[in-house]
This record gives sequence, structure tokens and C-alpha cells, in this order.
Amino acid sequence: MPELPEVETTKQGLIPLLGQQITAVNIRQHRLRQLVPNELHQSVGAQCLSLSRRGKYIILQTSQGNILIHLGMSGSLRLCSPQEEYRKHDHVTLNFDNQLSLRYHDPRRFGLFLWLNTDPLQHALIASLGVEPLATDFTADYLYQKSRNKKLAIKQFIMDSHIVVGVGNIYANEALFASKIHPLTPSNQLQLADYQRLQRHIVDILSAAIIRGGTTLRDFVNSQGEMGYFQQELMVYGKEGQPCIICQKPLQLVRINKRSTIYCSQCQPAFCS
DNA sequence: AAAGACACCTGTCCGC
DNA sequence: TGCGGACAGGTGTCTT
Repeated sequence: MPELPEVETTKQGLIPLLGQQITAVNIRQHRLRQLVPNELHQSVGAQCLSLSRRGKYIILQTSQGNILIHLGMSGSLRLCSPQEEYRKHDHVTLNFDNQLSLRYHDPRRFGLFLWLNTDPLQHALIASLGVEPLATDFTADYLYQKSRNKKLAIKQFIMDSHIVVGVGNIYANEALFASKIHPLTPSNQLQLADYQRLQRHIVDILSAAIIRGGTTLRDFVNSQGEMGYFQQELMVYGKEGQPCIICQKPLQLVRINKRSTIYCSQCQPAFCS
């Protein structure tokens, strides 16, 4: 479900929780990517101090510890009344003293809901992450240097969270199309000029998607239950066989690392060595 | 150290 | 209508 714009949209939707005190915790399903720890109950009585995001992880800092959330493939967070009925796959609930209930919903349970007594930025999952795509250290030169000894497909390279965080399957497809780069091109065969286009388009596409509230596929909604509108601006993702918006040639599908990859064989020519 | 296989799960859709 | 298989927005670990 969520890529970086969806996670950012979700995080912004949690702002009503700032300054509020946690009054109750209910864990209905422990078995996510990692077990939801019973120590999460230590958050009862804690006040929410800040919200932040690192990659696709949401960090809720409280007066007694930190909550680390990842939405995986199918997770979502919503704010609702504490009286609202639980839905199937509502695994974790936090109630707050302003009569809001935070529900973590995740059918596939690939997500994460952790309680940390230590600095979340030092947590192994966070500390090993690459640069933020919307930060100043995400540059064409950074990508170029990092790619010199890697010959894996450029699509896999930009989707590697240890290189740059937040570029998931949808936006990787879109950024490569906008950059006119074939997704199978070995990353070490692209030149600095290629990375300049790619870097710029990754930033532009992620930024535009955040402004639109993310991409709604199937049932993704933000914490307010609203859908995103970036889907209307997708050029290639989910459009196999449809004419390329630039040259009208039908878009092609190739699987890279088991992930659907849509591209235009004319606008994104295969690399020739 | 890079790169590939595999793991974790459920829901939906498509063809028979 | 039912069933099996493929596929879905992610990411970690293990093996080669």
C-alpha cells in the first residue's frame, strides 16, 4: 500500500495526537513482521511530544518512550472514535484523552509496531537506511558514486532503502519513465548526466505525490479516511499495453526482482554495451 | 561484498 | 459457484 508519499500523508494526519496523553493500549494481534511488544503498554499515561518520519517509518515520540511504526505492504493508520467498532485486521489500538482512537490496520501483517526505550534513530532498522530523497544530501553525485560498483538493474538500485529511502515500485516506474532510462540498465553503466535527470525526477514525483495526498490504489486512505489523488497522474504504473503518453507505443511489462515493471521500449531504450 | 532466493501474510482477481 | 494460481504498494535474512 504505502510508499513514501502515503507514509508522509499518514504522518501528517496524526497531528491531532500531539500533546495528547495515551489512555489505553489494546493489542489484538501481536504477530506482525516482528511481534508487537507487550512493553507497548508502558506508553499508557505518556504524552505525545513529536511526530517524525524516517524513510517509510513513522516515529511517535512520547514522554515515556518512542513508538516506531511501519505500514508494510498493506498497513494503514486511522483516527476514529474510541467507540467505533473494530474492523477485521485492526491489530493495535491506542486511545487518547481527547477522545481519539488510533487504529493500526494491516491485513498482510508485513508492518511493524514497536515500543522503544532508546533513541529510535539508533535502532538497527533505522540506522542502516540510506539518504532521504527530499533532503539536500540526495544528489546525482551521491547516486553516481554509490552505483559505481553495482551492476544490478537501475530499478532495483533506486528501490534499495540502504541507498535512498522511500522509492517504492510505483514511483520507481514513474521516475525511470520520466528520466527516459530503461529499468534494466545496469546501475554502473549510467553516467552522471543520467543520474542528474533521475535524481530530479525522483524528487519532483515524490513531492508532487505528497501534495496530492499520495496514490490511491485499491483502498488506501489517510488517517482521516480520505483517498489520495496522485493516481490520476501516473504515466506508466498499472498501464501495461496502454499507449505511451509520449510516443503512443504500447507500454511493456517486465518483471524485475519479482516486481512488475512498466516502461516504454521506445522512450526508454535498452542499454547497449 | 554483491546479488539472488526466500521469507513473512491475506485479499482479490482471473481462468477453468 | 468453487477452486487453484498469480499477483499486490515492502523489506529483512540467508545463501551463493
